[in-house]
Amino acid sequence: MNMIDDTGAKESSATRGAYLTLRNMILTGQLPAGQKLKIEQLRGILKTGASPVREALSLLTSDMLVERIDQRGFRAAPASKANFEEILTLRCTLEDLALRQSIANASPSWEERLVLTHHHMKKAAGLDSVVFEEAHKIFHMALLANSGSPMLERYCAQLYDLNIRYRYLAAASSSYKSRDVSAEHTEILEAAVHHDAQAASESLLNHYRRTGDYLSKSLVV
Amino acid sequence: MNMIDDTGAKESSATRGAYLTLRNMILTGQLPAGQKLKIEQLRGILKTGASPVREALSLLTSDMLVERIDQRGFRAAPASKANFEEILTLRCTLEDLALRQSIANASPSWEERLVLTHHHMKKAAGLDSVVFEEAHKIFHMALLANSGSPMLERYCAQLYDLNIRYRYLAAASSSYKSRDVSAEHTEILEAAVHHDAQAASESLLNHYRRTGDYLSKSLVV
DNA sequence: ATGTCAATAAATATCGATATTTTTAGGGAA
DNA sequence: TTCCCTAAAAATATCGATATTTATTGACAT
Repeated sequence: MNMIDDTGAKESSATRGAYLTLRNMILTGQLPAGQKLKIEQLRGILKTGASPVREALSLLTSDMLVERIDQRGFRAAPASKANFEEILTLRCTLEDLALRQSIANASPSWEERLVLTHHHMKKAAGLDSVVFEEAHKIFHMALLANSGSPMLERYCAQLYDLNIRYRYLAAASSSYKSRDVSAEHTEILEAAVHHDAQAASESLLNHYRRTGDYLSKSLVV
Repeated sequence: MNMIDDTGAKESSATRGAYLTLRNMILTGQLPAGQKLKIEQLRGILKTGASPVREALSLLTSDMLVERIDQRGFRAAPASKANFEEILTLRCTLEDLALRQSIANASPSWEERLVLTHHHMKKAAGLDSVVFEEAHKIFHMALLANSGSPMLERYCAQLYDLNIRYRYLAAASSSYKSRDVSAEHTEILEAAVHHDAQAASESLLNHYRRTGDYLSKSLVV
């Protein structure tokens, strides 16, 4: 009744909490690729029972972040250079498709959202890198959000996250912001708003491939 | 020690059993699209505890066959004509890609496997339709299995299954075997074995689109 | 009739304990 | 040593009971 909630948030469920925490820990490399994920150990970290932990891990399977081996538990999805390159290639193909479809279906409200999310991203550029990453993803997903194909968008989002994970794995982490990423973003935005599918796609793919090459070199995997 | 196993199978885990059964029930429409999936009810059907049931449902999320709504349970993924068409379109794009890559990487062992799975499928044509369906999927997946991109293949397999589901939903179910599907399969096989990517892709996409059109008409959703 | 609210019923989510399975370690035999 | 086999330890998987949350019902006021 008089349950005072320190966090201010409404807590949702233990499973959801565990899911989000674990997801983040895997994406950022706090739980290293390939590592065995023991229930008891995670119970300690997440401070919850075995059921929510197992359920969260099962859910993470969807995101290809966790593998489940029947009767012998879970482990963080392994990483490899081959896997990284596969992700990059697939991502370019699928995002190219989604972006072109989005432009083909262009509508004012979509364009407005593009401008808006781009603005937010720029404003977040100086701030905490976590905040920027969030805004960066939102902008990129907004580019694809008009494709008319929710499943395609889901695949793209998934690949986006998997790619992020490799950014964290690339040890040195001499932030990719050193490059003039900002100009690249503006270029994509402009092309999209002008319905120039060809230019938009080229800018987007270059944007990814440059980061990809860079990462590929610094990958110690 | 003297544990006599009636089924002959090794039982694996309760979760896995529940997963396979539920998956099959959803694919075949025994659990209708959109239906709420109550734990107690499924416990009765599957004869197992709540934990394996919940875990199986969480796992089915990966296959886009089950939706999870935090704090209010699970339901079978809804179906719609739009969703069906989205699946068909995406499938054509992704399989086209995977097939072309497979052909580009063609190797003798891949070709042998194609011929073999095609043979099995033909032999199963007269038999039980469940057996044929199984062989049909194996042949189609074999076509894509040389793409060098496991994730792409996973997406294709997923879309394949989602498509199958709509075949069951198409009520009348006046088997699509009435068409000369067999000739279409041979055509794809021949083109693939001769490394003719263009022809193989065209045959494959026609194969899908014909079935798709047919289904689309008979869909009552 | 209609909308609101509290009490009840139903269902989900979670816990703690236990059964089962896999992994590890150690003690001989070849 | 190297290999096998067995006992102990560790971890997974599962159950049954309970706490929490959501959905339903019906009385009462509008």
